Amino acid sequence: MPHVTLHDIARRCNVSIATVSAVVNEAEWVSQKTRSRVQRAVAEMGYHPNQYARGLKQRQGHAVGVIVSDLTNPFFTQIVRSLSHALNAAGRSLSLCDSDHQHLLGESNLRMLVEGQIVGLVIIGDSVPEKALEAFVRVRARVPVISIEREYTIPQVSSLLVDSERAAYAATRHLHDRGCERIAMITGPSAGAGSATFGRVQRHEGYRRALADLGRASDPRLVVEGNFRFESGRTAMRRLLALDQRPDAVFAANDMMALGALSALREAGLSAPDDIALVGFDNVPMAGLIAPGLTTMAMPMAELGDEAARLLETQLSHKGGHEAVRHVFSAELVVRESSLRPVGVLA
Amino acid sequence: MPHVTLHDIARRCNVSIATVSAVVNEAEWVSQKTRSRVQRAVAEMGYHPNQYARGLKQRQGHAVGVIVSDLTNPFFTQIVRSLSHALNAAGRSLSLCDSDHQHLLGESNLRMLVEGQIVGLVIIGDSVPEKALEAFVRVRARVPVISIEREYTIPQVSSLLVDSERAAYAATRHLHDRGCERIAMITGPSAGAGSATFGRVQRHEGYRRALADLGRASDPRLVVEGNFRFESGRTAMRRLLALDQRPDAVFAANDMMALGALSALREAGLSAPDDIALVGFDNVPMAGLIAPGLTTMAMPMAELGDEAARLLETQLSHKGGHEAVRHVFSAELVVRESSLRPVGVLA
DNA sequence: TTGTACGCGTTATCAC
DNA sequence: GTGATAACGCGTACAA
Repeated sequence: MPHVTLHDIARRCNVSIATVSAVVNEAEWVSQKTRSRVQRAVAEMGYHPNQYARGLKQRQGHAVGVIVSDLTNPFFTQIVRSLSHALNAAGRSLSLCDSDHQHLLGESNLRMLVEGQIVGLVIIGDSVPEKALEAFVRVRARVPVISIEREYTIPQVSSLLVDSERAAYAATRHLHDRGCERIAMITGPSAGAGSATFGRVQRHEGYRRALADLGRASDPRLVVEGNFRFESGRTAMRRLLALDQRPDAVFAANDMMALGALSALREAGLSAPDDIALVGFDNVPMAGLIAPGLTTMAMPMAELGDEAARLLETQLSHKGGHEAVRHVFSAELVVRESSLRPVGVLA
Repeated sequence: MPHVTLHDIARRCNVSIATVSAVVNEAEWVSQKTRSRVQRAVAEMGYHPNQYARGLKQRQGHAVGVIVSDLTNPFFTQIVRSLSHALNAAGRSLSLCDSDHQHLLGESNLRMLVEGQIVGLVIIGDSVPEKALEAFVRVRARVPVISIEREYTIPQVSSLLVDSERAAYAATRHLHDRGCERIAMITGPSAGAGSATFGRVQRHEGYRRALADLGRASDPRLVVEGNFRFESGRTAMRRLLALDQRPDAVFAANDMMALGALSALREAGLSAPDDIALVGFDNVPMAGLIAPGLTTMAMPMAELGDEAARLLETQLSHKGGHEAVRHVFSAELVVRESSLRPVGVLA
């Protein structure tokens, strides 16, 4: 029995569709008797409201669009996961797009979501270029947009950020406290996908400020650019190892690059922390599973997802409201083996 | 200018909505002149067809539901990712649900997707109980359902599987060829979430058949049950290490458990492959990044996702067709360090 | 407390 | 080639 509609069950119960609709939407005014009669019919005939008709009528959808720049990066995965749970619990569905590090793809994702009549949009990482998002908020002014780990200059867009500057400062200090003298950094990309990420600049800044506070000139040769992916961390570390005076510590702007660096280290017959101390950023699950355990700055991933969902509902309930929010979380240092330098061994 | 509709641009161009609709849907019969005029207006006013109205009219949605049992498991993530790309390329959106290893949640996900009027359903892993899915296909008989790595007895449901029996056989043989005498196995769960997974039984079977072919009695104490998650692999390995006669090789039914086992190994001051050779299953990206690299059976994750998308379109195009498909892929042995036993050292 | 009738934005079927 | 117009299934004034 395909396509059971309001009419079908109205006829079955000898009531009007208005009554049925009221029962389904839990309106107060239906008598207890008719209510239960209708409810039984609904269950028996397997009726489900047609979301398309509903969405058409209410000029509002039920799906939240989520664009993520790389789903295989565990950092993003964790966020998507907590988003999925929170959203589903709120009765919404999650329209997922993986932009695969490509702005072009992110743009087309956005176009698709526009047509899909999403009720809210969450952008994770550097997936959508500023211009494209600007066009979106022009067309869909009422749709709340929340950006995680990237900040837009568009006033309607809320952002959920992490204070990476302070965290990077802490990471660098930690390496110094462990007795490291030549602390290198593998940064995020200065151009292309990922470059607009909030943490990218911030992490570099925190590193610089820490070195400055410690009275160290920051040696430009010790700063190598990566692109947040494993392979680039490996390449960067190879370059650092080729220096005539190689570093005794490396701070990578994210865990994936730190893991790449670790692999280059092993490839060269060296090890962390004995030869080079290593600190990452994100605290992806893998960081605690490898040997040596990766010291890293723990990003509050679940919180980011939960807060995004919460914020969405808030903005959705304030019918008229465009009050964009800027919320800054903080990251905590998690010390594992990769930075546990035997103290007193150094020059 | 919110909510640009067919009417708006029809009025602007002094044509009827029918004409505009025809242009948008690339019908043949519109004159070149009006066509371009309309197209320009569409672009200028930023018109997008309302998918809800479209869905209502055509009695068909644009979203494909995807239920995955654990998005943080990289094996599943990879599949979702390739699905996302394929689906988006086909102009469809992906409604994601993470069932978090809980059938109950999977069921409610399913209910939500039913109401969301999805046009197809992909189930990855052991997320949805048989009964719930049966109810689904009854209500939504025209919706193609594709199950990955789990088989249902429901005739309308297609399945994409991997021949884990053969793969497990190969893995076990590999360990034997490397000179291992006491080959233990960490299996998937015999009850609860994950137990209905296709590979769960198969992998155990392959292991048993290999031992039998080698003329070994399979020692029941060497078979420990896990639940496919990291922690259970760790626990299982601890139990194996506590045996009076401990194994010299362990075959884990998936990589996450193998990694857990590895961690227990280290915890005990032992190492792979020197003390115990280790083989996993899946070939998650992490397997190649850790030290020692994890020998494992490589699952064709991208192929699974792509094939699911392709199959979906096929089934969708055959308007009347319920021809469920059963497609079996194969997994390939990837040898890394964790099983590279120094030959000739053994009893 | 319940029923009637209209409109949401599209597509599809006809007349013109 | 083009334009009216009727559905699609639902929510909701408003009437009863």
